[in-house]
Amino acid sequence: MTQRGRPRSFDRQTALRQAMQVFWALGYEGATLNELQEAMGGIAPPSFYAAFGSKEELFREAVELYSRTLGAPMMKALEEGPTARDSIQALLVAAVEAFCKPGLPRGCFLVSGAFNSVPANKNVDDHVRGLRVRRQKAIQQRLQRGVEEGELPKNLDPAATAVFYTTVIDGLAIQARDGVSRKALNFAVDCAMAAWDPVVHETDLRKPRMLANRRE
Amino acid sequence: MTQRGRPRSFDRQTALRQAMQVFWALGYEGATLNELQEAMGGIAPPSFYAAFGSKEELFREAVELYSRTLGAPMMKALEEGPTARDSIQALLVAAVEAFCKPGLPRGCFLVSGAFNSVPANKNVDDHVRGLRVRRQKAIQQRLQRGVEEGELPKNLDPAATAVFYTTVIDGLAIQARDGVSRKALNFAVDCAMAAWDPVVHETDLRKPRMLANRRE
DNA sequence: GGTATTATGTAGCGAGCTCTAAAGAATTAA
DNA sequence: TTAATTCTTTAGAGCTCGCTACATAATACC
Repeated sequence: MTQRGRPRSFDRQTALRQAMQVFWALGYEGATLNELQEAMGGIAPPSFYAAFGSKEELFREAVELYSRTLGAPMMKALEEGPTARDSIQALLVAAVEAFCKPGLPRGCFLVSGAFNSVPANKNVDDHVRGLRVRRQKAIQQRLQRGVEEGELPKNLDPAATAVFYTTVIDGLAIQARDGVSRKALNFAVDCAMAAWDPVVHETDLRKPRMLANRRE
Repeated sequence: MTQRGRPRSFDRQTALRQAMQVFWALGYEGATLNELQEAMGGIAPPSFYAAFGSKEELFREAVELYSRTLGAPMMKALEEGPTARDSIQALLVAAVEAFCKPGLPRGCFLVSGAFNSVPANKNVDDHVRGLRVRRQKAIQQRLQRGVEEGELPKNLDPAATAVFYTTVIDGLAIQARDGVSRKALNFAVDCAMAAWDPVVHETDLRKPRMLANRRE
């Protein structure tokens, strides 16, 4: 059973990739349908809506595409490192890599794409915030694994430590967006990793036990 | 010569404070004139424009108010610390303080207020970006002073090191916005300061010399 | 009181936004 | 060839946005 009806005049995947870059560069609200349609090959509104449903659905697809492509190396680095330290370091290096890729917008889609949107777009905001939180939880779990495998001290607080490295990642996203050079960002990664030994082993950093609870 | 004409029915300073909080919480674009006027005591558009000129002018006044009040302790801490280390630490602590103040929006005005706005509001975006950069330059100058006073090694790179601590501040702003507890943020500050000694004294972190140049 | 001055209240303009209705064009199935 | 299906083109509806025109109300100066 082949495709019936008039064939589409543009490639859906290509159009989605273009849309992702527009969302990434301009944010959900900054990316108007005009600009999106322009970047997607000059398609007209009905074609757009027939193919993607709505601006919000397109954005969610773009987020997923970002995670599958640009975001994947970060998670891969985090999970496949031989030690917790290697994993975190590789994660940060991969983050700088993703945030500074030539030919793509600077910064992190999960920050630039939607942060502090208008109340009408709270759905979109919460969606990417959820993914930022998931990234933090992944770091936390990697640290937890390090504790369970005996690599890290039992009294290390994986949640609080994950907050620190998430802070660095989010900060790198903004710095990259603000135009800081890749070299300077990699130096910042080195700085963050220089904290590893004190953070992991110095006891006075871990007492009292700091839970990464929210809202006090 | 006293005030002629019909007197204003609202207090300008109070209205500005309210507006600052709306901008802080919702961002420049998220804060519609409706919401601003509502928060400013239910004033009508002509009163609004007579008093503040335009939405953008009001925003700039709000930014200045933020810097004068919430932002001042950060710069004060940075400049008045007896050592560079004390200054940076106090800056980070003051940042967490400002980003988590009860009764005020969470996060940093200079990040939440305008980041990745629509192209039409690029002016506003650039304005707060400029202030973020200025904050980074202030850190850089404090480190430079530490070098000149002999507290820090001569081969320390103030620009690159300032990028690291700016990264932490920007990251804290996002984390605070995402609801992370003040305790967890303070722990992240401890982590960042745990990197101080290695960053300042370990030579392999400083070779090759990393300039905080922009765009590669 | 009369007048100039300044603020307020009501109403609405023009622009831009997301999204849709209706008719025509290109393809497959019968 | 005809019908069914699917996309494209053109036009614009409905909404919200920042902002303003105009008449009215409240104050200070003379």
